[in-house]
Amino acid sequence: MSQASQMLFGSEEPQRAVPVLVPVPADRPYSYAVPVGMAVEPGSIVQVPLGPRQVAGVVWDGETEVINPAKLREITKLFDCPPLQPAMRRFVDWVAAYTLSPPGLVVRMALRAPAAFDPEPMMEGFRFAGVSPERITPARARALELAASMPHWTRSGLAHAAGISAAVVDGLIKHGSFEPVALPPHPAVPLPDTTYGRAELNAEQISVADSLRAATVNADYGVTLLEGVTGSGKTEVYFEAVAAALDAGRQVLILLPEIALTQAFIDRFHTRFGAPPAEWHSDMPPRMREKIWRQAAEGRVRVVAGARSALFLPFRELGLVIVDEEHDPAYKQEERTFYHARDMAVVRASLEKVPVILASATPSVESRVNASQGRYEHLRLQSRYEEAALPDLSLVDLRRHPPARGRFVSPVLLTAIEQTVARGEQALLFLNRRGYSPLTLCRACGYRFHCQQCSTWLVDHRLRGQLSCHHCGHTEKRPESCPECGTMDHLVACGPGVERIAEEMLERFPNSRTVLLSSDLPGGPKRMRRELEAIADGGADIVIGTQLVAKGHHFPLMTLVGAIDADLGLANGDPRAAERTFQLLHQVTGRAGRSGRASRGLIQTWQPEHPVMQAIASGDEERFYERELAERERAGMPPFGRLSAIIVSAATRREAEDYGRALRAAAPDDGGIDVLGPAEAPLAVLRGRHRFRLLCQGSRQESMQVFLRRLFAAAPRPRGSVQVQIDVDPQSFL
DNA sequence: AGCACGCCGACT
DNA sequence: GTCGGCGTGCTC
Repeated sequence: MSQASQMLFGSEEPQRAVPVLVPVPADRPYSYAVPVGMAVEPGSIVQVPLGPRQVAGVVWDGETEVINPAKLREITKLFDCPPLQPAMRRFVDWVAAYTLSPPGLVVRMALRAPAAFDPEPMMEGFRFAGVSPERITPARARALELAASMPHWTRSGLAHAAGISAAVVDGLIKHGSFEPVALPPHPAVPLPDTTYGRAELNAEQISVADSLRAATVNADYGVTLLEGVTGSGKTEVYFEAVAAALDAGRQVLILLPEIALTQAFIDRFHTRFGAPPAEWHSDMPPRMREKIWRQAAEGRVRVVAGARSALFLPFRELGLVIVDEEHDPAYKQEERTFYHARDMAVVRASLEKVPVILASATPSVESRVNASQGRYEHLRLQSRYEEAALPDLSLVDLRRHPPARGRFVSPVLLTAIEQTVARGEQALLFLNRRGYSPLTLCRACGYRFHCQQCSTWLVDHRLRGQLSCHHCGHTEKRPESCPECGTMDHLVACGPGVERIAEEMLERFPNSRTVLLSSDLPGGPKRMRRELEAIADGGADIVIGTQLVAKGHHFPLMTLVGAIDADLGLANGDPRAAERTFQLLHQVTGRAGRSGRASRGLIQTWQPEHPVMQAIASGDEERFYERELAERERAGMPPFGRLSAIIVSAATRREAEDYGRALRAAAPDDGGIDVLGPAEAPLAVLRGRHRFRLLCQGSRQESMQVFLRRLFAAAPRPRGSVQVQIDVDPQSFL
């Protein structure tokens, strides 16, 4: 309340003040005065003055202490918008506490649709007034006949439906045959119809679908791990749980890794439910974003399929959460607020008291452990859909069958490619390395091209004529001479990237159609989609791709998959390296054999005895998971929790160092914490340095969270932005 | 996170 | 003599 109005009312009573969470890194809500006559409640979305600007915030729970009444400012406006539900507010608090980030920054993720807080404007429509105009034309007759069949119309809607021009409708409005009405805004997507395209499921699928449906109808928190090999119909099966939630009048959230948000998924959903789901991801048009946010809050949107940020949508009556490809590393957000969307989805489901389904062909080790310990229900789909058979997998020992000098494809694989192409089928060569070559060196002086900022090797991108750093994005022109000794034409590429494999295929099979797929190819997603469609239609013989070919695309003619350097990624020091490699190889070999024809997978490796290679070749996944667990146990890394990194970065380097000293003083002397300046921290994560194990003392069950809490209580966070990455399983804290 | 205030290099 | 780089501090 302003000074003037206080004098006007002459009141001695202090105004009512409420806590408001504003989207800044404050670790508690600020206090704002409630203007007389404004009815706010916890969850209300309000506009408040903050410094020089107006921001949207959320009225939070609890009482507020007004620290300095002179500073108290008034709420500017209460938005006409559904309040944030209690479960959602608890979720924000939970995520903030868990990630040790200020709640204000977490609530910001839930408010990322600025224009959505005001209601969408009503649309201008009209209805038939029962009066016919004096002059009737065929067009008018058609319009009037149609108009009477429905309660209301929009101008363009009627014109389109009647096959007449909008001018005819205008004329009828003018003559009073139609009277205007305000219509609710268009729905973002049509309502899904759960009876629309029921899939025909086999006996195994029906039994799994029944379990999922039962869990959904039960409408209480519970996690189900749905494990099904590629092509086993996982999606169709969990769609039955989606249908059950919709029939029960609840909303559904389907999380997908960003890359899997493809037209293919949308199409499958459309086929089952007669309408597409609402999409939610980072590069959506702002208008659509706002519409979906608003309609999710109002309950008008029933299903959202989205990337990890969809987790923060304000659903009104959430009934089911699905995390597809739950093992996918894209669920980890590693900037600003660090969180793992799969884990936070479990948390949200728990707070909303709804079931959650984690689906994958290759579950993460931690989910498998949760399942085996009985915290998750474990459902499996063992058989592949219809005639689709699993490919026949074998290892190619590169020591026994080495490629020719300066080449990277083994004679064994070359022969297989030749035979495949001769049969009119397709071969897929997978190599998870973009560019032409990961290292360029000078044969004259031994100089290695490296990034000035990161000291990592520069990757040769020959198609673009550039050397580029995959860590910081730095690029430079590919030089002719050595920058160290100046010698011309003595630069040599070491090791393969996909471009180099493509070159090798063009040389070896000049009459075959070779296609290169890589995320950095010119033309963007549109061109990529065209290429994928062309391949599916048989427009290529040999396809060479990075890990993007492992995800979700259906290539019916693909009967051979070759992994060029399957060991790549096993030796990079990542504690999850084996797991990641296993998942990637499993997925990419699953691309073959979906046509019912006999298919093969050949995996080139220098270490055929490695457990990952053995597991892939034998198909014995159980053994792999058991080994991986034992391995983590041996290394002192429990199956989940306490594994991984904590990266702390303060606003300035000096502050970071002061803070580091305080933290180390509070921590046991295992040196498990590293404190970095703001510029270094993200880079360090990327480079895979600074991965520390935090030794929690005591029992296995003692959580990292408890440890961190103690730590942070002992050394309060400095001002500025402190980022903490925690990579543990939140199950232990629910 | 924004945004303003404030103190040292290359320019109309 | 100024424009502007981003380091530092604040927002109820």
